[in-house]
Amino acid sequence: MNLSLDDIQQKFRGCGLKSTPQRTAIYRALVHSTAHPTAEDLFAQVSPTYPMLSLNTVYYTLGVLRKAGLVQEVNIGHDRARFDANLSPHHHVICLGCRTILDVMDPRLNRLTSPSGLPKDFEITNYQVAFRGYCGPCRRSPLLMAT
Amino acid sequence: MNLSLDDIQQKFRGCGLKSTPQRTAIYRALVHSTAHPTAEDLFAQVSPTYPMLSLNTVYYTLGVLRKAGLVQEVNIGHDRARFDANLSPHHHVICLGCRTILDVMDPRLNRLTSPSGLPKDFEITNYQVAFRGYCGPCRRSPLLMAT
DNA sequence: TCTTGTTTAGGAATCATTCCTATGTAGCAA
DNA sequence: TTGCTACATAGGAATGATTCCTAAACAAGA
Ligand SMILES: [Mn+2]
Ligand SMILES: [Mn+2]
Ligand SMILES: [Zn+2]
Ligand SMILES: [Zn+2]
Repeated sequence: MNLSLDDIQQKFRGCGLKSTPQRTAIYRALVHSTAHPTAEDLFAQVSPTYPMLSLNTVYYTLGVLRKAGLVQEVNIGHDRARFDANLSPHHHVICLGCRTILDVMDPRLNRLTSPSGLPKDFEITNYQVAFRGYCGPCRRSPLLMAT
Repeated sequence: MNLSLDDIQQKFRGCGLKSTPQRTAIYRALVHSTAHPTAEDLFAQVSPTYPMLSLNTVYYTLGVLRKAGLVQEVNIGHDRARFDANLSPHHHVICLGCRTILDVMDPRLNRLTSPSGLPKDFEITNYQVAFRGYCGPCRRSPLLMAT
C-alpha cells in the first residue's frame, strides 16, 4: 500500500470525485492502515495536519468513498462502523478481547459455493466470513475478555 | 421449535435463571421466530399481553439470556442488534433491500478449517458466514434497494 | 412466612451517526 | 484569468438505539 498523493488524485478523478485536501488525507490514512479504523480513528489521525477538520466531514467523505466503491464498511458487530480500503476479496478475524480486526487472505475462502436451502430467486452478490476468537495478548490477560 | 411454557421454565432453571412472566414471554417470542428480531420487535410482539412491559426489560432480558448462552446476537451490519435463539451452528443470508435475515443450514459451511496466515497464538472460537444479496421481491422492485 | 438478591419500569443519560445550513472551494467554461 | 455553480466543509443541533440509574416488585430458597 504505497499510494502517492498523485496516485490518489488520479484515482479520485477516475471516479469523478473532486479532490480536496481533507478527502485526500482521509483516504490516504485509510489506505495506509490495516487496522480497519473507525471514523473517529481517522479523524484523530488526520486532525493534527488539518486542525479545522470536522468529524462530520470524515463521515461524509467515507460515505462518498463508499458509494464510489473505493472503500468498504466492515460490518462486524453492530457497534461503531469500521472502514477498509482493501478491496481485494478477503475476510476477517476479530479478537473479542481488544476488538482488533485482522485481514484473512486465504484464497480457499473465496471459493465457497452458493449454500443449499436458499429461496430460488435469492441472488447472492457477495459473502464474508468472520472468524472470532482471542489474540495472544488477550488470551494471556483474560481479565479484559468481553462476554 | 415448539417449546411449552413448562419447557421454558425447565430451561431457565437449568441455567440458574429466575423464571418471570416477562422473561418467559420474551424468550418464547424469540424461540418461535425465525426472523432474527430486534429488541423493539420483541417488545412490540410481547407488549400486548404485558402492557406494563418496558423496552428496558427487553434489553436487560436479552443480555441475561445471552450471558446464559440461550440466545445469540446476530452481528449483521452495525445497525440495531438482532437476536437469535437458534443455537445450532448455522449461518445467514441477508437481503440488502429489506434487511431480512434467513438461516443457512448448509452443513458444508460448518467444516471450514482455520485460515492460513493467522498469528500463531490467535485462538479462533467460532466463525460465521454472512451471505449478502437481494431476495426475489426486492429484485423485482429495485426502487427500494439500499446502497 | 421472611429475607435477600434479582428483576422490572420508567426516566434520564450516552454516544455514534445524521441532519441542517451557512460558508468555502474545485473544476469547468467563457 | 475570471466567474459560475455544484459539491464540500464546519459546526451545531437533532436523532435514535442502547445503557445507566433508582425505587419498587418479586422469585426462590431458608
Ligand atoms: Mn480488511
Ligand atoms: Mn439464525
Ligand atoms: Zn485481542
Ligand atoms: Zn429483500
